[in-house]
Amino acid sequence: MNISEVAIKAGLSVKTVRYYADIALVPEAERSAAGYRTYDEPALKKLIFAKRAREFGFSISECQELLSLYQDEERTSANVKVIAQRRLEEIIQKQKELESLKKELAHLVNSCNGDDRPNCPIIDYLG
Amino acid sequence: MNISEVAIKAGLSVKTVRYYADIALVPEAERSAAGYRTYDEPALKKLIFAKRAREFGFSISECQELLSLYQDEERTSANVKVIAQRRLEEIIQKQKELESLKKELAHLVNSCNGDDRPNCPIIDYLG
DNA sequence: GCTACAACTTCCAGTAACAGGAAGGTCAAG
DNA sequence: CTTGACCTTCCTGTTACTGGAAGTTGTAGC
Repeated sequence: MNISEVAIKAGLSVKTVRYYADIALVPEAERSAAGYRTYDEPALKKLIFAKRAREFGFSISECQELLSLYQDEERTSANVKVIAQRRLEEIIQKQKELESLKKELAHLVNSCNGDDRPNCPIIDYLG
Repeated sequence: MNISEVAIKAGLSVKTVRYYADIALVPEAERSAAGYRTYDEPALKKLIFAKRAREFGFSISECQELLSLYQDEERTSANVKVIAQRRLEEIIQKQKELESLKKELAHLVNSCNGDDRPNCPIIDYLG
């Protein structure tokens, strides 16, 4: 597979596939005689793994940890769980922040007339 | 006021105060004979406004719009409301994404034994 | 007056995770 | 043999700052 094919199959952009090798998230691809990157199934699988992990919001370095656990036959599920749980906590924390922001902002938006007069509780609140 | 005083009062870092002037979010501060930035109450108020708006998650350019509405006696609350509502929608959208992520991840975490064996539904799911 | 030392200045680099684009080489079809 | 799609590397830009170097100024104490 050339890079564009593997990118499509992994659901990533060509740029991102190159980037992931640049930062060593995945190993550098093999090259054809002309210097084109070529990919096999295991390489594709790693890209798919990275893609999914990123979708969960894991940082690149967390993806690195997860990928190495993925490839480690001797891994312990405890190690994996710790990383995932940490991410889960982050998500929950973020949800709390957003919920409180939403309440405050919704309140302001609701109390704003939204007409052609300058008086505005949103501006008042911020100022 | 010198920069560190205004920064403390606005709840920003000195770096951030300088940055906001660099990018023209707020006007450049007056200078003392020696070149030190000096701030008066109106300058402080703009910084506080910017701080609060940023806390709501408005982007710098949105803060710029809001700040100019803040200073515009002829503003209409409709214009303000549009910006705030847009941000509110973003927050709600983000909440939906996080909620679905959380459910999925929580499910995986719960079904992972977290012991010393390699078998792991989290890894299975990602791979 | 001198010496610390804190606070100020500008400028440059780095962060996260890519995306965009230029300049140039390669491959397959017609 | 040309065209156009695809590939390469390299450099810049994005967002909203933060860190740090190198040099200047203000102030307190002796």
